[in-house]
Amino acid sequence: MTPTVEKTKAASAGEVMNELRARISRQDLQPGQRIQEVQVATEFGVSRTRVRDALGMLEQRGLIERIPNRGAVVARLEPKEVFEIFDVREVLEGLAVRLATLNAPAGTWDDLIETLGPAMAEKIEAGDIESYLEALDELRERTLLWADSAHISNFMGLVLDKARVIARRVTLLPGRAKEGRELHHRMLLHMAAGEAAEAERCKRQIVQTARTCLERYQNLVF
Amino acid sequence: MTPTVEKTKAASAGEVMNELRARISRQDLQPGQRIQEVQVATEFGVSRTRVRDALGMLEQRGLIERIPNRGAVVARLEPKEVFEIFDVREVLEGLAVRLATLNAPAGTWDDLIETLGPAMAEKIEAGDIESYLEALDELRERTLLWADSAHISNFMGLVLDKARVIARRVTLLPGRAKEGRELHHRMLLHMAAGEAAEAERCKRQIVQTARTCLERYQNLVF
DNA sequence: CTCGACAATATTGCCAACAATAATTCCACA
DNA sequence: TGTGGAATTATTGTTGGCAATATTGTCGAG
Repeated sequence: MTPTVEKTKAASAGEVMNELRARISRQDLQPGQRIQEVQVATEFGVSRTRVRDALGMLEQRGLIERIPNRGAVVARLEPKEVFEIFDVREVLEGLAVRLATLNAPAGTWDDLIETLGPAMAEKIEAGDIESYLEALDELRERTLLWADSAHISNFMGLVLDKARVIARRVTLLPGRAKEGRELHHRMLLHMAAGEAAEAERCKRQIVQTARTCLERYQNLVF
Repeated sequence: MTPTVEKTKAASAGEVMNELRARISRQDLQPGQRIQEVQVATEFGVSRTRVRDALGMLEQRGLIERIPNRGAVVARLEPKEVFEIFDVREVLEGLAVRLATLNAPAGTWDDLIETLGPAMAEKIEAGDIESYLEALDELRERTLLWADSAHISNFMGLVLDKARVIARRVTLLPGRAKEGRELHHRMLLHMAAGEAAEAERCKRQIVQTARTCLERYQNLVF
């Protein structure tokens, strides 16, 4: 191992990228905000080149825009884009659910069926949206795990970076959490029963209704 | 091409990336082959930094792998990956076809229906696969145009980089071109009739049958 | 007081040299 | 003659500085 002279391990370009990615997803960095290379470099204690690489990755992912000699700004999500993302999510998540249903062994979804059952309905009624969102994250993660497709995971990662902030807002719209929980619960029952096509249809319906919900309250969100 | 020392406008990192991308798609650069930074830099007449940026983009797109202090090699497509890509293509292209059917004005597909009609069947019978592949490219391009979704185009671009070489080989398998033409022709008729759901189903069937075809002749391709 | 041109400043883009590391070669020795 | 290992070589990774360009501030004319 390295001798006692402990140099605090410098973050790699990927780590810097992930941190910035998380901040953008959390809207710690708001759309339109500038990202200055030297500022990030000093904060993370890395060279400007690393930051530059990280910004390049974020640009590829569509999370920032780079204007020549002007620098990087957090990408703004146009309404049109939001609906495009819903379309992609619909088919991709549907695919993931179908594959996961086919691949996962019996009992895989039991705890989630319990978690998203009547107990969660009461929590939602009581205004505890966070628990619900956490359960959805767990469900999504496990779905991707059992879908067992590096490419789907990759694409979903790209989509989710942009979709997460929207999904959160949609869930906060009146009645959406209640409706979403019911649909997810039904989907999970299909998944547990191994009915892949039905489960996929459910997932697509979930995204579609979320989209409809957003269309109705569009003015509230933007 | 002017090899003189004139101030020929140097290629940007994006242009270098696109050229390398095309070469990988065409298998001009074969899987496993090393890509040396200086070699590319001298060939394109750009600095190594530019090449480095381009390689970074290609890595993000999953077209190359970078091993620390060893350099970049063209990514190898594992059989498992190939089928993953078919799955993603199925739902994404299906989505694109559905949206394009809804958005495109009447008459948009007439020339393609003609092109992929009996005349093309005869060409295929005569072994002219290139014309068929070109027509498919045109169809795909126009579909993405009318799908009118930057995100779908983006994702399809990512998928196609990896899928193109496979699609080509599948088309060369015995009977596949004939079958594919018929299916595409039928799909186009649905698109022209504005039957979006039917067209989407057709497209998904096309990808599914291609996948089946590949499964059968797997040993021929790899 | 407002507007436009011009200088000052700050920030990104680019490059060349340097350091670090893996692959290769060559030689001593069993 | 085959093998272990050290020196050599080739290639990538990193850093700092310089050039190019947009933004900001300033001044003067109308």
